[in-house]
Amino acid sequence: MDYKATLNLPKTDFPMKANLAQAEPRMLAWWDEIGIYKRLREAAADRPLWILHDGPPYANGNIHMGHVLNKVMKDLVVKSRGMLGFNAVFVPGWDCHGLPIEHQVDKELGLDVAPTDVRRAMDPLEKIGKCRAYAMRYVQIQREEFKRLGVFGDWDNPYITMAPAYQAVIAREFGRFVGRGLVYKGLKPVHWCMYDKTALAQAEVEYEEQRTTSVYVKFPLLTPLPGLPSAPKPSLVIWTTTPWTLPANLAIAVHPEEEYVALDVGGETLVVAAKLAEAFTEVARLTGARRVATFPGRRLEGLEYRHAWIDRTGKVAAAPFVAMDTGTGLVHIAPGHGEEDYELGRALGLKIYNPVDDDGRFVAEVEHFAGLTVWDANPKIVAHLKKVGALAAEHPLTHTYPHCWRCKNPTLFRATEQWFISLDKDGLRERALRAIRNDVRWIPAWGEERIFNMVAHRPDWTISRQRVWGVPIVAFYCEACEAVLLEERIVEHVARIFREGAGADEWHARPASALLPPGTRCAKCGSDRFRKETDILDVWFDSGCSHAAVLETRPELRWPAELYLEGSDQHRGWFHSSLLEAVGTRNAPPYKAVLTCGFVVDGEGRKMSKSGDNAVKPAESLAKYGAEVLRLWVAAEDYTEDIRLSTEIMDRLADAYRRMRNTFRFLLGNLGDFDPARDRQPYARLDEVDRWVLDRLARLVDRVRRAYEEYQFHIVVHSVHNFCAVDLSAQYLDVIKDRLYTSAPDDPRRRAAQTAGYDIFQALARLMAPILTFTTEEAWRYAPGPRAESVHLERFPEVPLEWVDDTLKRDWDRLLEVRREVAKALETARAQKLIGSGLEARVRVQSAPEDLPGLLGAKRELLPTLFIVSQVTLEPAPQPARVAYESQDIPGLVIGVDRAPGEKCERCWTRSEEVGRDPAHPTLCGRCVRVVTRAR
RNA sequence: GGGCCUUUAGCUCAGCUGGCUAGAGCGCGCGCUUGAUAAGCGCGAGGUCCCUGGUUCGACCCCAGGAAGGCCCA
Repeated sequence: MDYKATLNLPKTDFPMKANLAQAEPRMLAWWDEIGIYKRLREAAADRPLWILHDGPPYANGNIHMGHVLNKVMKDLVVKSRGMLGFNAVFVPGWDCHGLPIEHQVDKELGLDVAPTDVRRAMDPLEKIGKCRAYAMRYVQIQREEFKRLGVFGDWDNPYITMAPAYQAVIAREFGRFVGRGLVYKGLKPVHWCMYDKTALAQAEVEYEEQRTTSVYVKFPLLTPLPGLPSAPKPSLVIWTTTPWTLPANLAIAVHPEEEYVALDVGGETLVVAAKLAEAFTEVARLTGARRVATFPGRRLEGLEYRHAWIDRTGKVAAAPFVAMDTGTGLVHIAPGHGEEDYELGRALGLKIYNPVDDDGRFVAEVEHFAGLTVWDANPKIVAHLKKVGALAAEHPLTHTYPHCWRCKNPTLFRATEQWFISLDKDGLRERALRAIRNDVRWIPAWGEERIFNMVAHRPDWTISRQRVWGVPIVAFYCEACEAVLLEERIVEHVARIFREGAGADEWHARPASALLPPGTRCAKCGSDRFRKETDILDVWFDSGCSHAAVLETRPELRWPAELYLEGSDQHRGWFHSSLLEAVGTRNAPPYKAVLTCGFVVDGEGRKMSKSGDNAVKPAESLAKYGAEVLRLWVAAEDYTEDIRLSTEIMDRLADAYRRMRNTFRFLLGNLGDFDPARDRQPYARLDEVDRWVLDRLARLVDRVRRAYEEYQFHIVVHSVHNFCAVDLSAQYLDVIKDRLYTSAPDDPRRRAAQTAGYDIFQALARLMAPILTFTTEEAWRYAPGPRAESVHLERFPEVPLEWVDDTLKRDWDRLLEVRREVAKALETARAQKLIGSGLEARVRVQSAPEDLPGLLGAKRELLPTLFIVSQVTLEPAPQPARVAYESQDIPGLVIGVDRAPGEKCERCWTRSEEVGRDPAHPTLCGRCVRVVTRAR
């Protein structure tokens, strides 16, 4: 007869092959159908609120792997907090204003050609409309891409920074800074294109090779050198590659810690840095130069000099940024023409002097060169230096120099009027630093040091941009006397107009008079005619306001957020701007904790280039592996360092995925006839191996829950995968197959194994639900017993205390060590062709050290199933065996292997001497005979 | 050039406050099984713990210097 039909073999419709690329969209449609996000909110309505506030991605372009990492990590946090028992709300958002979008629109409109002034080229409202449409298109595109990853959130109601209400908050928040007296207008050097007549943002600058003449210039000292009162004609020698900045020289910087020398070059004394003196004398062909003195840079500080040809004096200042790699170690400082020059100039109280106009020409007050462009003036300045005897040397040089990305011409660094938020006027910097130290948890901890140093050393916040696509700086100018009108009350008034109307569009749609409160007059001259500011706010200010525009305004949210989570670049970006904004206006940080991750890099640890030669495209990975394996990738990697991505990594993860999926499948296959309400066995009635696996499961649940609490997702993946591969597949499940398959269906011992299997499935499905969002949901549908409609509506498992059994664990750790040794002994027998399957063997423990005789004796009944052999004997005195294996790892343990006596039972494949005894079932062992006859 | 960080088997990760013959899983090789089968089981081979010095009885771990890589500045 067909005994195979009397077995309980696994049976389930849960497919082995995932077919993720097809299955995932179906699952997404179902979640949409049941409104999973809404259902989750309802289910969690009375739990404690927990908010991860989404940092808005820029609404431009399709998503890349960085976005995948970002949103999936957030989803892991949100889903796991939900299953830990919180009401974890997630409102996604988008950053919509700013240069990249405006540029795209300019391109489409043909405005990106020099020399077009993009601010005046067309009606701002028309252009804004196009920018808005462009941003909206990408909000839609990215929204679908994010949803495809299985990220849950309020996708129907995201926040977007270009919404009128959001724009109104931006304006209002700006007003609060105004009210605290932190906003001021000043000069600051920016990249300037003299052909396009526009300021350039950092992103609009391209660095290209340029050939220039670098010059060594002497600036005569007016104060004698320290210790050298009679040195003849002392001069400081500076080096520059941009002679045109020399008319704006207001100081000379030295490094306070470096050594400087005075060189006697015959009738003249020149001061340069000691380290660079040799190189200098060579270039200047000063063969007879003699060192007459040495002094540290700080002794030069305060010395007075006269400009090389202009009737003006300056002083030597100490600055740590002075480098000793090129030049003379004395740096020419023009506060109107350089970033560091500007910072130093401000620190010294110097004028931010810029004698170059919008066209790149020197203004009238610059003698000899007025009216010339800086490029035309360059050689003339060199000639003039030569003429007045100030040129110590010149030599041609090729270096990288910033160029305009539109017209490809070299740019100037030139001081222009900008708006700032002061960091020190109201102690903003100090308060922010205190908040960083005291009020925020930084994960990993080094984030604190990083952002602290940034805030401690950053200059004032330049908040103005000379662009169109953004929220205006709400300031006015008196048409009669040019006085600035900037008051919180007025900004607040305008913000209200924004909120009640069409947002920031109102700024352009209305004349100044329709934006100002009625009766507004200039405080200086009494005029009632005003002009609007044309600058807009930095987009970092926009997103920095999200805590106010989103957390404070949406009823389902709360201020501050539990967590902000972004890449480590956001210490300079969103974490930073949000902190300054909130501390500046509310005196507290907008987040309780900040979690940062590294960047996606390739298999060699190198950055993913934008050009795409090593960049992996999400769409391609999705098609090949499915979102699920990408999610597994995000979870499995340790995000505190850079996150590698390569084909091998994805292939390995796909392997891990299959292993976990198959574990689910096997569990489900053996639960097909199990009804927990009817068949569940009490803990005390379980087999010892069942109790062992529940002990393992209990420890797993504990470790995984703690890992989720600490955002250690890679520990979750490793622990669960290891549990599936080792504890379950190689050990527990292999061992219980015999019991599951060969027992009578309702044998209590079979039900006991199913009870454990049921609990294991329940635990694993829930524990992995945040990561394997699709697969656990799919498997969930095949699970027996009562359950929520979606696995995501469940909580993480909590295990009974009785499952943890330290004594059992200790015994089994040891038993499993012996099991490994038995496997080696069997392998030896197999190599000698004595056996094939382990069930063909009889294992004889011929000698055992220490604790083993007692332990093995106590467990002798379960040893054959544990070792998956047909017979195990414990022998006080060694009997000869076909194979005798001496253990290396357990010294003194000797294991003999023989063919097991008797015949192979046709039904359970165990060899037994009982086979043949029952005439009705001559090919069955006694155990199977009993099962088969009772089944009749 | 500066700030912050990373570097342990082919891959992903463990290695607590210095005390192991440096571990796990996957992959790879070889076998077994054919009742988890485009599955399952076993065994095995893989490591100058980035490098160089130092501290120490003893360093993957502490200190100094360096290399490679990443983020942010300049």
